[in-house]
Amino acid sequence: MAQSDTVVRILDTAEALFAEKGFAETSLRTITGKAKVNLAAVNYHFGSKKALIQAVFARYLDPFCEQFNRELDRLEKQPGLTLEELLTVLATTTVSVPASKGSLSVFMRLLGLAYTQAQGHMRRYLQEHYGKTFFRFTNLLKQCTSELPDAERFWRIHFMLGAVVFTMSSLDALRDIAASDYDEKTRIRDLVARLLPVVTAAMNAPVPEQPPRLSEQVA
Amino acid sequence: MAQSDTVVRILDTAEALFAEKGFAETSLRTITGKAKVNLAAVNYHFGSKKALIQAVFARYLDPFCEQFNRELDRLEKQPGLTLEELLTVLATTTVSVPASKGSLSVFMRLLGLAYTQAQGHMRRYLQEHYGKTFFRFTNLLKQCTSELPDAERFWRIHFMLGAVVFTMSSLDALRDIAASDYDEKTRIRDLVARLLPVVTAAMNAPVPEQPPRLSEQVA
DNA sequence: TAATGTTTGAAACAGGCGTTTTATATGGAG
DNA sequence: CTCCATATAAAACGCCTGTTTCAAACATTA
Repeated sequence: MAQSDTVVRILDTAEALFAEKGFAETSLRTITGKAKVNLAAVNYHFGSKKALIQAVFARYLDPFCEQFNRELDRLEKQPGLTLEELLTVLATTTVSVPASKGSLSVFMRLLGLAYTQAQGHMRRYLQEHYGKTFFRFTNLLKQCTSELPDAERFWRIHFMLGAVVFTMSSLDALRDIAASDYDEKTRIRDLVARLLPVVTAAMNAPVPEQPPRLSEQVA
Repeated sequence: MAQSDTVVRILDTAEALFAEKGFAETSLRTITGKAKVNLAAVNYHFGSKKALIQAVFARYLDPFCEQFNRELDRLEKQPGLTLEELLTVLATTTVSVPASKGSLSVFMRLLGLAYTQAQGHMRRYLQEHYGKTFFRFTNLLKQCTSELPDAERFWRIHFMLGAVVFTMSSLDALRDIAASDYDEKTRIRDLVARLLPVVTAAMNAPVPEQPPRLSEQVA
């Protein structure tokens, strides 16, 4: 067998370690040690550590975008698309696609890391490779929330993106607290279901009359 | 003058660099070089890099918590406290307190970093030092949203925490986009004002009848 | 002024990092 | 079988990291 399972073993191990400790905090020696492959294998198969990080993301995002683009094809033809429908499609696609590979929570954590840390190459990579799909989505979202001023919608999208990524990315820690306090075994699907009404309500929140200024509200 | 401005110079520089590049990505040599102090000064004055990171946070959080605890004293005596009032107090305290020091956006970015990366010592530190204040706040929040099941409120708190921290922490990048697309010069105060109705609506979103499960919603 | 405790400065330390190199296997094609 | 491209292995490279050391400078108190 040419191209043995070395590549897959590296990807699996790197993915887990990145999610657990972050990118900079995870060394190639730790990865290759745990994956039981030679240290040089990463540079041989991927070229560099940066490229390995991108490969870890691509393994998740490529199948997701493929599927999500198909859904978008359908939705773009649908005339009376509602916000709930659009968000539900996004949620179900997110939940259903990566079931074959590792867990969704791992990927969400990676996404959160990519957003906050390593703002350089990773953000550029995500923008270049998946920006078009994101643009199609926001276009539909605009259609569903036509009463919203563009700037307001822009910020709300990022509020909700934050809610999702942030919660998911610290899911493990939060799940422990929730389990001990409310003896609830929250699976990621349950969390997505909890998010849906919240995000919908947030997007539909009343818009302040004029460019808001906090000091005026208190006076 | 004993205890010259070396400590302050280190804190200022470290704060800015941490916010810009992250904790692991910022070396003591970069900090001390830019601050024009000796390399050994960090270990002399703070003990270690970890302690320096915590000191950067403490400089923001200690005054904030002091002020916020005073507000909580007042609110806990107030009988008919509403969600809007509670959130407004939180928002105004957040905005008003750190005005003397560096900018609020820097601190928000630090908070986002602390939450996602360096999950070990930093999370423990924040919990130990500021957990009590956070607990007082959540207690009032429970009082304001009494119709919400505990578990639901728990998750919604973290959704909203995510929305705030996440947006603030990537504010610089987002502000550039917003400025070019909607020629809007968003200050952090405006953003907080935008957040208020969104967070309120999100907390008040309808609660699914039973422990939600996404698959059932689609079927 | 002399002595003392505190702060700086310059250099070195030990160790980890990503990456490269060189050599050795491995496995299928001519 | 021989050849050749591909893959693994072990070692070394140069660099950068946080931390420590020790002497010099400083400010403070007696």
